[in-house]
Amino acid sequence: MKRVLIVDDHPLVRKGFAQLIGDEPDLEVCGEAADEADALQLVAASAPDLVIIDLSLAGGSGINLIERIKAQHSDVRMLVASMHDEALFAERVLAAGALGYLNKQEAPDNIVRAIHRVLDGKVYLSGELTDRLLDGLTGTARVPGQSPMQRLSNRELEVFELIGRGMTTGKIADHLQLSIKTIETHRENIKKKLQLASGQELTRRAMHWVMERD
Amino acid sequence: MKRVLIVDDHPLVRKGFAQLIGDEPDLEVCGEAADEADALQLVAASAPDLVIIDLSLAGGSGINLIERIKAQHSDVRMLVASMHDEALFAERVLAAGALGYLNKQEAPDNIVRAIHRVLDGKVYLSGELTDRLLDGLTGTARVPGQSPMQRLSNRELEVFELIGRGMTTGKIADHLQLSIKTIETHRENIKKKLQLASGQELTRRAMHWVMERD
DNA sequence: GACACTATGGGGGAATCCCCGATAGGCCAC
DNA sequence: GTGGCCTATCGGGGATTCCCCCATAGTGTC
Repeated sequence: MKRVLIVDDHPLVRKGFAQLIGDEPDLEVCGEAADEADALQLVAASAPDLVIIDLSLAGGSGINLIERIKAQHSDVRMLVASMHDEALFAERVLAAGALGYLNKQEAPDNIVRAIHRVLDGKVYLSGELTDRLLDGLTGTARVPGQSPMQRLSNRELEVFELIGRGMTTGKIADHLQLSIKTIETHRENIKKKLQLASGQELTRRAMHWVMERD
Repeated sequence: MKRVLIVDDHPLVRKGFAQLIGDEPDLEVCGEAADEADALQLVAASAPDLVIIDLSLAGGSGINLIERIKAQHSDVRMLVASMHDEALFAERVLAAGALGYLNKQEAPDNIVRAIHRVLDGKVYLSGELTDRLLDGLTGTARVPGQSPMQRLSNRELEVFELIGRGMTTGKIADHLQLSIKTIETHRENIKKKLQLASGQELTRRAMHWVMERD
């Protein structure tokens, strides 16, 4: 009988998880938490096998919680449930110590499968995200241990930051005294390295990155 | 025995609602829908007393669904459940024909109370929101003192959110079954109302809003 | 009825995105 | 020391989007 702790600030979602888990013969809910403080306390108190963590917790990013649980209880498996854009968070979540990234929109069957996979110590990622991350891993295989961001050259990082600050291609070209075409090429190369599908995604990622490092 | 239809694109949330309703002696779930089309069909087929509607439905703004149900089945009560900013949506939701606005973060007790109130034909609004709306009605109200975001029309708000989720103009047009030109016009009007200088800024603002509001 | 707002679109030129290149320098390996 | 590989810099060209005009129809409001 595996014990599961649910961390989510929506009572309804907790109820949903609880019922889903209760229906499984080999799983049981050992606790529920609505915020980071309660979660840490319950992890220590109830010694769960698995913690399901919502990313958008009020007061604490969720990722923070993952890191703290990982630091204090390295044997506890963690599965992240989110309704956010996967491409934006999945990597950070895995880097922080979680074993799975699950979208709440997914079917209950997939959720149960994700829980079992993570309990077995395996990684779970939903859908096409798997392919993208795997592609990224094979690409970086030559320089293992590096995050995709670290693969950016200095120039690319410079352009990336300016994108994140809201500059258009033309403005960046002007600012760096370069041809627009050069900036376009840098954009393309950044997109390749970060596994981004469109310019919109590049803008999103860049803005998000800039917001975090301020 | 009152019959309740649940419309939400998150299976987990539907499960949570279903259990909550199942625990009440005078309520029963008569159906679940994940999108607008299914919802309309089930309203016609199962003749529920109450429909619980999630605002952030994929494919349709939720407000649209409210209006269509109101037009076709004016006797059906509707309660909106959302995790969005209340101040921004509550008025729109009530104007569209729903009787209640409920935040998903609320305690299960409040959710049950809201369901019963709306079934009785009374208005339910969560917490301090009530006071604010009442102030608005009685007081000077009218239009001044509104935030720029509140000046957006329903359609514009819908487009704004899709921009924030990373959709391109073409994707949005396809998603809403509209011409690209229409989306472009909406973008321009949103920019005017929010006093944004460029499309980049619009993307930036929309993305920021989408991430900050839940 | 005059006026404002909303939703839906079109025209057209500028800017951009996105895929194809090219050139030149640096670095590293065999 | 030549043949890759990466980096940085540009170009062509078509597709797409941006950004300014505009029009129509419906819905309110005074």
